[in-house]
Amino acid sequence: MKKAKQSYHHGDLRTALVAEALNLLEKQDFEHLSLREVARNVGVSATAVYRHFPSKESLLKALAEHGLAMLAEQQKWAAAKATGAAAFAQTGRAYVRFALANPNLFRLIFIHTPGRLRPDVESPDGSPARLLRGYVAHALGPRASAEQIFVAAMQAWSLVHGLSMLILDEQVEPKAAEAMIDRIISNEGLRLG
Amino acid sequence: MKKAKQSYHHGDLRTALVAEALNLLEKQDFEHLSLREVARNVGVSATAVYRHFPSKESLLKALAEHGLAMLAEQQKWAAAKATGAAAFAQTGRAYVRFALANPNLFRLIFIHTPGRLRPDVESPDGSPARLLRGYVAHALGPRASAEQIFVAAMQAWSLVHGLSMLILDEQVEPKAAEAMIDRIISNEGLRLG
DNA sequence: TAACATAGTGAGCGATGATAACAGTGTCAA
DNA sequence: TTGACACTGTTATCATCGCTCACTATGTTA
Repeated sequence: MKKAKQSYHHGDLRTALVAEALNLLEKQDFEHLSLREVARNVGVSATAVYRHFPSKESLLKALAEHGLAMLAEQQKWAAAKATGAAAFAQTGRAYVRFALANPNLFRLIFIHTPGRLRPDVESPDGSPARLLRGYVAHALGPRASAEQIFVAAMQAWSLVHGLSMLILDEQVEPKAAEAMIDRIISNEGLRLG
Repeated sequence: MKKAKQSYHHGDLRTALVAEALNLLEKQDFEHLSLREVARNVGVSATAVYRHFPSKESLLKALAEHGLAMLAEQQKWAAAKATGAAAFAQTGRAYVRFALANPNLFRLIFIHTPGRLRPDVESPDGSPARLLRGYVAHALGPRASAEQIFVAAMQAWSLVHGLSMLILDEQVEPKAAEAMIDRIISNEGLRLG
């Protein structure tokens, strides 16, 4: 890492801006994240940001990318703690826990990265979408059609995503949330008609 | 409805502001909804809004309340088209369809009405939360514990909420969404471990 | 060392949410 | 009838925001 010194040129402003924005996201809603505040905290003029990001939107997009990578990494760690179906369930738990640990970043990801996780299209290796399809395909066995895999993947994803969102939106008591995760994911509930 | 005339006093400004805001929400993201634009469209000064709402936040909260009532109403209509478990499934479909038909309002509801739908607390009669608990309790039968009902309700809710959100966030192809609703809700997928 | 691309700066524009001071309007008691 | 007063609106103003413009400082390379 280059030393910033007290020079005119920052050295690695883009990285610093992303880092500071992520830092601010731990304390405040992404709707209240301002370019000027990020720049101020990094010690640079507000307009310097525009050398690295054409708009605020593009900064947010970069943050979402970063968050997505974090999520994928944590899911991989979680999966490594078990095998087979249990490993799959672990990725689900990791998903919800990531949302709870990084609420603002989690929301940001889904508002600013359209279509990146969809299980019906090609996704980069190691992405959450790729992991999801892999696990579902494995769980359903080799005779499952692509259609079946897609539906099952969407269902599993909907479940953990919905649970995450409802907890974040305080529709579930936070202290009841952790216990809820296991119950919901282990599918104790009823079948809908 | 009182006639507005060209008088100094509007007559029913609060209602007019809510109506115009809902109207704007059909075209634009709620993050980009501005008090000034609402006031402008209603033909009143920007600060007049503050006679009826202490802050922008409180206007948004009023919109969320309104949206929640709309959702409950549509779920009741949908439920009336069937009986038993089929009726329950209809409320799920109505939920997702409401989200798709009113994306901005739907998002607003969950960001600005913390805790209003939770199935673990008392909720007003006719509210979505009340409906949900009733249906789940009925589906599980009289021997189900409150705990079981709560978990099952959260699971069903997570599923439709997650599906709604993922479709809104364009993680599912919009034209594939409608077909997906039935498959997901009828629980064709796999069970998680 | 001169030329040039890169990465910063400050001034300023239009818009926003919000506050303060003020003005028009309706009601109701004296 | 009138006049005090609460209610509901207005104008002026503030700090902040995203963004553009013209400009300056720095690093690179011919």
